Amino acid sequence: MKNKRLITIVGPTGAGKTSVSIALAKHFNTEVISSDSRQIYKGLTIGTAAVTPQEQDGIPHHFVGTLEVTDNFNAFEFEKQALKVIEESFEHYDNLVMCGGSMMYIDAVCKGIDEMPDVDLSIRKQLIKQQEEEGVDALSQRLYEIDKTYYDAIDPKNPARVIHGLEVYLTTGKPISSFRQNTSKERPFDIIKVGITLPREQLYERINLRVDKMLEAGLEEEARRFYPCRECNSLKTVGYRELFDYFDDKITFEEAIRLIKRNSRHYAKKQLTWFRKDEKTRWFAPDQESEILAYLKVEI
RNA sequence: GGUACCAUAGCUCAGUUGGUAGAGCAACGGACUGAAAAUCCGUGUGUCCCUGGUUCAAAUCCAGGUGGUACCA
Repeated sequence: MKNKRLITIVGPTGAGKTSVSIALAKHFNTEVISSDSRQIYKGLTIGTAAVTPQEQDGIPHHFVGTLEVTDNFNAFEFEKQALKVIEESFEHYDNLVMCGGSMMYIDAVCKGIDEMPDVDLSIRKQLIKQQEEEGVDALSQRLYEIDKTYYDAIDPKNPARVIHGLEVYLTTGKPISSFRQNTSKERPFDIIKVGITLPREQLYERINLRVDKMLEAGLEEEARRFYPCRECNSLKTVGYRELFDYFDDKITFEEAIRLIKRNSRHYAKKQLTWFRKDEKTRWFAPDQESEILAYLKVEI
């Protein structure tokens, strides 16, 4: 039997992954799995440039607008749910398209991540507070005493990772390193990675322009609607947090716009750094549809 | 055309009595397995407009040139 293929489209934000994914899904007469950690939330449509029903053009999309912004979600959860959908879909299709820029979500599906215990979020909250008051060094020191293996593996100046180590220990009584296997899981399907990008200058221009378009489309109003949930993880997102600062009178509107553009560019750059590491990714410009199809070895 | 002022990083500019230069913004590189659009770490990237002069030594002083700005004609 012929191998099933997960055609995985990666690349920086604003490069044009969405339209490529839909063209490919149409070509293969299949569906799209979104690997975007923000488009998965209901209502964050303008600010995340979520694929619209018009753009979808009848192609079924999974994991777009399916969660409430108050929901907690993570890469491991995504791995589980996405694999289930992928498995079911492969009963009907030979090819599936996965498209999105969330680096760790993509890796979770392609390589898997270790299962870890659920953490007590009140413990996390407490640790965050402590970090803000005492600084990260105090927490790093504690982590060092509890779990030297993990301490050596991470950047002790990075509060998110230090806190994560501590919260797992405080929740389970076991060091986080005992849960970390760091092994790659094999998948029962082929994964083929297609990168979509543009020359840096063009990419940045498109990103800046897209922010202007988002504003015209009502980003400010959308952000205002979610202001009450500004502490939710789902809203710790470029485009919203800057506007929240504006709503809080911390910065001017113009400054917020400037920062949204800059932070989007930084995000794109960070994505490129991550995606570049995977040598199996074959890179294309968003308009190279026929080249992409040729690469996927099909008749044009 | 005349006078004055200016010319330094991608941009805006700082640079003391001469000792080959540094801030902000922007940019660039990297890490990252249960927050990942998160969270961190790192990097000055320069023909100091050009040519000549003075000097041990010029971004700095002098002359000329070029370009720009303002005002006067």
